[in-house]
Amino acid sequence: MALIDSVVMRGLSTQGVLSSEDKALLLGLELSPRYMSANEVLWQESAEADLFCMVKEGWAYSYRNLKNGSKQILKFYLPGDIIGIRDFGFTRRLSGAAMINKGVVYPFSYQQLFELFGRSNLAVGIMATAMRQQAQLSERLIYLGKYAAHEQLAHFLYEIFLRLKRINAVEDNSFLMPLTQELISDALGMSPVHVSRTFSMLRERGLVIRERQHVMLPDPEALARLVEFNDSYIDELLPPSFSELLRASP
Amino acid sequence: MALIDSVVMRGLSTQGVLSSEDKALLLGLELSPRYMSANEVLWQESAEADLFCMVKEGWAYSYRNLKNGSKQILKFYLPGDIIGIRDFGFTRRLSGAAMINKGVVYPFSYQQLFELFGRSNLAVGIMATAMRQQAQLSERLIYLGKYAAHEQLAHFLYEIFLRLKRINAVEDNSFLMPLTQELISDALGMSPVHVSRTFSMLRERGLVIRERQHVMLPDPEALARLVEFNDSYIDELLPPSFSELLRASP
DNA sequence: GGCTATCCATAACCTATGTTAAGTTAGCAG
DNA sequence: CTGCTAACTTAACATAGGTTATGGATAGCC
Repeated sequence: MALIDSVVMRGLSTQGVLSSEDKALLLGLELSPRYMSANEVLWQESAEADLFCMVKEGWAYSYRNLKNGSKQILKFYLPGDIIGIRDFGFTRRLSGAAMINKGVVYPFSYQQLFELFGRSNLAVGIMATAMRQQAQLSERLIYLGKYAAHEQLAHFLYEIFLRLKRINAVEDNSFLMPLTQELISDALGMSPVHVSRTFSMLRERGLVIRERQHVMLPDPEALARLVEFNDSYIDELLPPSFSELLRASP
Repeated sequence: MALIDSVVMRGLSTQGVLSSEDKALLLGLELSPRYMSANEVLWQESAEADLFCMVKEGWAYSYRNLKNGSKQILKFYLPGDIIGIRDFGFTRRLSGAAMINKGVVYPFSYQQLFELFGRSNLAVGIMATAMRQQAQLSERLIYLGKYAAHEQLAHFLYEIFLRLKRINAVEDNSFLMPLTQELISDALGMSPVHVSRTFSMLRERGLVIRERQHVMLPDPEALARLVEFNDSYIDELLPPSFSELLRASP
């Protein structure tokens, strides 16, 4: 079993894009099988992220346990899929992963991927950027699935708050948000009317003050607690291990 | 303005991971500003995908217009964010993108990214794999947001059907799906009871026959029409242009 | 064979959110 | 200033989907 069995690699291969060295690299990866039983956990949420798994047999899924006791499944993985790309560029797993039925997976390390990437630290950076975007998307998915409107909106506002803070666009817990309630409703998948209702509710609770485009969060921490915000996915730094791995690459 | 202003690159840079050549490459990218007015469209859904945009000033968003007349916003972009990574590895845009207020963006081409990636065709492949995953996530987000339960479930089943077909795990429009209704409910963000109700409804309409783990779609096309399935995001081939770009790389 | 635990179907009832509509406010053009 | 429009608020009503509960079917196990 080689990484080249994964679907996109197969595409690259059949289109003649991969050089013979490329193919040799992929085929020589020495992937060794790991036999999994049904329901066996590949990794837990927040575990250290240091490897991928290519699914050879069986189905798996990635998931997040939610504070309200339920869980949100992010994706089902079928044979040929790669689990764990989502966490590339993060120190810890953003979601857990487990088998559904019994099967076989081929783990390979981030280290091995670095080697494939060769000299291109830039490629790693671009990739990490892309994965950050995916992480934000996943978080939204989670909130769309199982949380009430006021939690969704609170989460949305707090995320914007953090992202703006990173670029120094927040002052005194206030920022400019050039969005109409209609745009917000299209993003959160709720009706414009309900966005308004929900803003009113958050205002009454003293969590959000909004005057047209000016938004103020009097107590951002309270808002974060309300949604149990896990800000690791916004985090801008790459894992410390990356520095070593990158310098170690040929 | 250089790509290095993008957040992750800044991280890589401050951690000393980027070599001086890397930095020179990034700084020398000759990004030229494009001044955008409010509501100006960067690209339409299904347009040819050949460039990214780094946002310098203003807010933007990516979106999909839905058959029911509404639209789903996938993401808001703030200054420093890169728009269009999502479509890397696809021939056409999976979502449109537009400015919210006026601003400035720096476009750069996939070609330029290829050069950054250097010799590593493999890196391109891995990246494309990751972007395919993100695309699947986006599709689910869209369905979670604005569609009724029976449309969500139909979409879910049809996606599984296509993915299994690619790996030859479908025979006579039947396949094995080792999922309980509870797992499906955790994926779709609805209650297990409603998953059952919805299966019953699809069965009555003659669209899905399900006997424990055995699923049959008597008329897959009818199901696809019901959800207006756009299968380009499942497509396994990379754009033809990739072959040329990759071979052209130094 | 019978026992037990899952998984699933259906029903009755409840609630969050959608829909429609009417009214208020702020900004902007003339 | 006057009037117009877009953005927002609030209210009244409708409904999709959540919740709780019950019973039936199937698979595994002794």
